[in-house]
Amino acid sequence: MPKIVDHPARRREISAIAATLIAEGGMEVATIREIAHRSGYSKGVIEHYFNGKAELISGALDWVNQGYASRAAQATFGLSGLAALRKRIEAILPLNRAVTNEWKVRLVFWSTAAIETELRTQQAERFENAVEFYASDIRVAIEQGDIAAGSAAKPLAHRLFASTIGLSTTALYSPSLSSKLYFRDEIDHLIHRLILGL
Amino acid sequence: MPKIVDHPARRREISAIAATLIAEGGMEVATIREIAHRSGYSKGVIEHYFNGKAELISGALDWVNQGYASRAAQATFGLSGLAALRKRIEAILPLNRAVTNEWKVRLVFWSTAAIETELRTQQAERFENAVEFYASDIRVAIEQGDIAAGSAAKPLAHRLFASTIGLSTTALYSPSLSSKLYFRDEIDHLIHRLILGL
Amino acid sequence: MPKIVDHPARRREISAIAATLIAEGGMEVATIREIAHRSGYSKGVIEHYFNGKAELISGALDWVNQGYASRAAQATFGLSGLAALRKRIEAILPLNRAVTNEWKVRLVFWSTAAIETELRTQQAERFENAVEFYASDIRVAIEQGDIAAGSAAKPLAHRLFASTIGLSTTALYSPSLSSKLYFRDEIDHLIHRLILGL
Amino acid sequence: MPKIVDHPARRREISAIAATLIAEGGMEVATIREIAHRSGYSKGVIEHYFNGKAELISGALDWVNQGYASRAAQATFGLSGLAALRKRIEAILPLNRAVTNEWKVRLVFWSTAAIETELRTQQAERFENAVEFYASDIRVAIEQGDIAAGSAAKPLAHRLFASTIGLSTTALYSPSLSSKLYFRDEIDHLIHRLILGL
DNA sequence: TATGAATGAGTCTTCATTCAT
DNA sequence: TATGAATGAAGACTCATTCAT
Repeated sequence: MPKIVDHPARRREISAIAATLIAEGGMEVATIREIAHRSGYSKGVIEHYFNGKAELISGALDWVNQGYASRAAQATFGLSGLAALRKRIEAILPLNRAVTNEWKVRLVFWSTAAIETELRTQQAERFENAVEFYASDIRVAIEQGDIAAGSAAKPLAHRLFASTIGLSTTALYSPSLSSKLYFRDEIDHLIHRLILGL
Repeated sequence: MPKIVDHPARRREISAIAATLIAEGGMEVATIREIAHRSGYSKGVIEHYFNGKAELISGALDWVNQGYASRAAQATFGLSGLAALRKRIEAILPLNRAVTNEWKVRLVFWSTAAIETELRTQQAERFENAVEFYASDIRVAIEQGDIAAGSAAKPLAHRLFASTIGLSTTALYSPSLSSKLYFRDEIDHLIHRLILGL
Repeated sequence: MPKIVDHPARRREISAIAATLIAEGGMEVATIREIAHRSGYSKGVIEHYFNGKAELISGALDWVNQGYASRAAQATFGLSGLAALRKRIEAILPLNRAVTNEWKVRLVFWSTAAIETELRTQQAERFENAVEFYASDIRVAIEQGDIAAGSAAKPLAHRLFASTIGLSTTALYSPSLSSKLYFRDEIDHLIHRLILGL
Repeated sequence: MPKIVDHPARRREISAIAATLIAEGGMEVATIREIAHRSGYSKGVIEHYFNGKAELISGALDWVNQGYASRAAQATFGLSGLAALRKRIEAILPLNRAVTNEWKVRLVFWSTAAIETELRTQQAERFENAVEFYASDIRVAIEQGDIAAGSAAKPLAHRLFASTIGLSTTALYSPSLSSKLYFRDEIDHLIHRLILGL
C-alpha cells in the first residue's frame, strides 16, 4: 500500500518555499537543491511533485497570486463597488514585507515571461483576469451611482491596474514611495479619479 | 604604444549586443560566451572591457536607458511643457519592437535589482531622475497655464511615471494592450488628466 | 532508497588519487577534472564528496598523514622507548618512492598553509601532534634509562622533529641525501644524540 | 637611440615585488598582472625582462636568497669559525617578518621544485652551496680547536643545515616556535652540538 | 514514494602569452 | 623599449536532471 500523501498540499508547501527563496535571493538562489534543503525533503521529491524547474517557478507564482486572491476575497467579503475596490487595491499594494515579497516574485517571473512566448500568453491571461475583478467592482459602482454615469468600466479598470503596477513596482526600490502614508494618499487619489470617471 | 581603441565606444558596442541578447532570450542567453560570439570578439575581450558579468549587465541597462534619453531629447527638441511631455511619453512607451526590447531589458534588470540592496538604491535614483524630467515639463506647463493652476508638479509626475510603467509592462504580454491606437488613446488620457491637475 | 555507498571510503579513494596527482605534478596537475578522470568518476562526483578544492587538497594531506600514522603504528607495534622511536623515524623519512610522494604532498600543502592563516593554525597542531608522539617515546626511554637522566623530553622531541623535517626536505632534491645508507647513518646519529640527551 | 635602462636593476626591482607578492598570497596572487600593477610597469614590460612566468618566480627566489647572502656576508664580516657560524645561523632563521617572508617564498618554490626535475637539480645545488658555507666555517673552527678534533666538517654542516631548515619551517606555523628566545636557545644548542662534534 | 548518487553541460572568471602599434 | 589589446585555454564551481535502489 502506498503512503498516503496530500499531493496538492505538498505542492503548495514546496511552492511557498520556492517563492520565499525567490523573494530573498532571486532565481539564482532558488535552486532545487536549496528548495529541497529548506523544505526538508530530498531533491528527488521536488522533482516528483514538479516536472522540472519551470513548473516549480510557475508554482511559486501561482502560490503568490493565490495569496493575493484569498487576501482580496477576505478583505472584500460583504463589500461591493467602490468599497470593495478600495480593499482590493489595498490588498495588492506592497504595504508590508510579505506583499513586497510577492511583488519580487512577480517581477522575477515577468522578466522571464517577457521573453518566452508561451509564458507571455499565460501572463496576459493573468492580467486580464485581475483587470476583470476591478471591472466588475467598477460596474457595480457605476450602477450604484458612485462613479460618473456613462463611464466605461473596462478602460477604467485597465488604467487602475496600470497605476497599481507602476505604484508597486517603483515602491520596491524606494522607501519614500513605499510608506503607508504615501500609499494611502495614492489610493485616495485612484478612487477619486474613478469617481470622476477618469 | 599599444593599439589605439575607443574604449567607451567598445563598451557601448558590447553593451548593445548584451542588451539585444537579454531582450531576445533573457539572462540565460546573455552569457559572456554568447556575447563574445555575437560581437566577434573573444571572451577575454569582454572581460577586458567589463569587470565581470554584473558590470556587463549594468552596461546593457545603461545603453538601453541612454537610447531612451537621446530619443526623448531629440523628440522634445525645441518643445516645452505639455508638448514636450507628450513626446517624452511617446518615447518611453513600447510603440515598436526596439522600445519593447528596451523594456525587456529593464524588466530583467529590475527583477535582480529588487533583490540586491546595492542595485536597489541605484534603481531608485534612476526612477527619481526620470520623474524629474516629467516634473520639469509639468512645471513649465503649469506656468504656461496648460495645467490647472495650483497643481503640485512632483506628485503629478510620479503618477504619470507610474502609469507609464504600468502601461508599458502590461503591453509586453498582450498584443491588444500594445497597439498604437490603444497607446494613442492612453497618452491622450494621461495628458487630459494632467490638464485637470489629476 | 538511494544507492548505498561507503562515503568515507569514497573520500579516501579520491583523496588518494588527489595525493598521487599532487606528488606527480603539483597543484597545477591536480585539477578536479584530472582527479575525476583518474578516478573514473565524473567531475560532479568529486564535488559531491568534497566541498570545493580546498577541502579536496586537505583530504589529500590527511590521506598522506594517515598513511604515515598507520605505517608508524604498525612498525612500532609492541615496541617502546628508543626502539619505537627508531621505527617511527624510519617511517617518516623518504626511504622509498611512496614516502617521497608523501613528502611532496606535504610540501605543497605547507607552501599554501604558510600563507593562509586558518591553515597555518591547523598545521601547527599537526606538528605539535607529531612531536608529542616522539616525546612520549622519549619519556619512556628516559624512564628505561636509555636516555640521559634529567633530560627534558619535549625539547628533545622538537629537535628530533626539526632534524627529521630538514633531512626529508633536502632528500627530495638530492639523490646523495636520499640513499638508504645515508639515512641509516643519520638515524643512528639522531638516536645517538638522544642517548646523550642532546 | 634607445632609452638607457639598467637592465639588472629592473630585474631585481621586479623580482622583489614578485617575492613580496608570493610571500603575501602565494603563487595565486603573484600574477603577472598584479606584479605589473604593483611595480607600476605594464604587463609587457614584465615579460620583456623575464622570459615567462617560471623565470619570474625563479627571479623572486634568487632575490630572496641574494638577500640572505648579503645579510650573512655583512654579519660575518671580519669573523670566522664558530663566531661566523653563529651569525650565519642568525641570518637564516626567521627571526623577523622580513626573513619569514623569505622562507615563505622558499617554501613555495620548493613545493614546485620537488616536482619538476630541472628545478630539482638547481635546488640541490643551492642546498650544496649553502652547506658549503657552513662547512668552511666549521673547518676553520676545527683548526682553531673550537670543535672537537677529528670531526668531519661536511656531515656536521649537513646536520646543521637540516636542523636550520626544520627549525625555520616549523616556525612559520607556530608562534611559540618563532620567538626570539626559543631561537636563541636553539642556536646555542646547535653551536654546543658542533663543539662536541655531533 | 523517496533517496541521494551520478552525470556532464555550462557558467563566470583568471591567466600567461602574443602582437600590433 | 613600452603599451595594453586580444586571444583562447583552463580553472573551479553550480546546477538541473536522471536513475538505481
